[in-house]
Amino acid sequence: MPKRGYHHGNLRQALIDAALELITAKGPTGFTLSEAAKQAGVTPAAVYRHFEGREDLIAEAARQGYEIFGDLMNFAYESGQPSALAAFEATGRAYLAFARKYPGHYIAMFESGISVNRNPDLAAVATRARGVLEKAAAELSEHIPPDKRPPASMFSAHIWALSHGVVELFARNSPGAQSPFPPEDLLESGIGIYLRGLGLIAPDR
Amino acid sequence: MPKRGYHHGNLRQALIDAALELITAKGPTGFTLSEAAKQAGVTPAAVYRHFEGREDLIAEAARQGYEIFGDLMNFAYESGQPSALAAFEATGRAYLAFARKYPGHYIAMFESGISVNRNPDLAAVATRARGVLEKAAAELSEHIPPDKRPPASMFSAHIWALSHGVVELFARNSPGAQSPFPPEDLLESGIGIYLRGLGLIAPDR
DNA sequence: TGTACATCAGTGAACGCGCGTTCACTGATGTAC
DNA sequence: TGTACATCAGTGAACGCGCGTTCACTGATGTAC
Repeated sequence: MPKRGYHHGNLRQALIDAALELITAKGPTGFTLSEAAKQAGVTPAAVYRHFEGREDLIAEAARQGYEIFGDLMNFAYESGQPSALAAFEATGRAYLAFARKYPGHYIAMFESGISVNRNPDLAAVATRARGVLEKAAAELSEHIPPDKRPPASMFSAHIWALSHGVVELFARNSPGAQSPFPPEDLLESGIGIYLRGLGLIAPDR
Repeated sequence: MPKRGYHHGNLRQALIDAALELITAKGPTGFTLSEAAKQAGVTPAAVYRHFEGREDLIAEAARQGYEIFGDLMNFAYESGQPSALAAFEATGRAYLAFARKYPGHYIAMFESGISVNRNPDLAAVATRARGVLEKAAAELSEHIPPDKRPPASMFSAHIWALSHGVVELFARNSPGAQSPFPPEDLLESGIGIYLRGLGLIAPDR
């Protein structure tokens, strides 16, 4: 235990964990500072020793989310190397895996309405995460003849959008419509068709 | 004016319109029943003459959204006929156009957390909208040899997810990261590459 | 080791606020004769 | 056309609630000597 606090132990992180749990259970709307404090066994006022307020607490949860997300993407990327194709496909899978495994973080990052630019730390860690996918896209696009190569950032934006859409529409129970297919298969096949469209995998299998 | 009410004229619709404006301006979280009532020039209690409560008002806004959405998709579909390809591409564009033109409806439908199954009317109108895209996908997939044809519903799910992702990530100011490309171009090019991957448009232009 | 003092994490009470919802009411509109 | 009555959309006051935030405080922990 690195840094034992005075009374609680590590209230700061306990509050973040409580917030993540509540966000997961009730959505970004249902989360309240008071309830997070209560769950951490502490008075609401105590929160203000560690955070500026409600928004700041959510932002920190998102920041930690981007950090995990970036690590995961990076790990996936490296696991696919030296094949640019395998690396790229792995990052796509990592996106969905992250959304599934860390729903609280995911919601704090993408559905809570907090801006990635609200503080420099958050912006930096978000940029880093995005950078992994962009790097993977850039390397993969080297395999496309330059004259018919789309910008790598467009390429990665397509995959990001597809992944995000699959998560929002089919990997969460939100719209009540359950997925016609497992989200993992949906994303995998979608990326496959897309890459075939770019001429990066054989048109016929 | 079809159905003049007693005092207000048409309070029911005025409340929905106020709700849509507020949702557009402040997100689904920021919307309150009281404020919608105030904006319609009426006491909060008056809302209960027309709706069961806050959620019911949002659900009705979403229902009207699905209706407009379905009409728009259908119109786009028909404008592309008899070419299955043109019809399909037009529905993709219509998705984004709807999100842009009716942001309040879009948010009520996809970001407010209300379930599409909360009442049968809502479920019906949502199914109808989804059906248009699925029909367009099914017709288009007839042009793929049966042995390598993916299920049409998977096909339409891909496009739905891509469209939704583009809207959420790049067509709204939410994550603070503005789009590297116009969302319309992003979606258009993404769909183009995807269709090429299915062998539906020429691999070389 | 023991004592005096400084630090500061968490308390508990209080605040003002706006929320969604309820209720008995009132008064404008519509209808029957 | 005029009158008596029924309907019912909207009022206004009230409710209990939990929210985020503030403040002076207390008491456990850490530090100097």
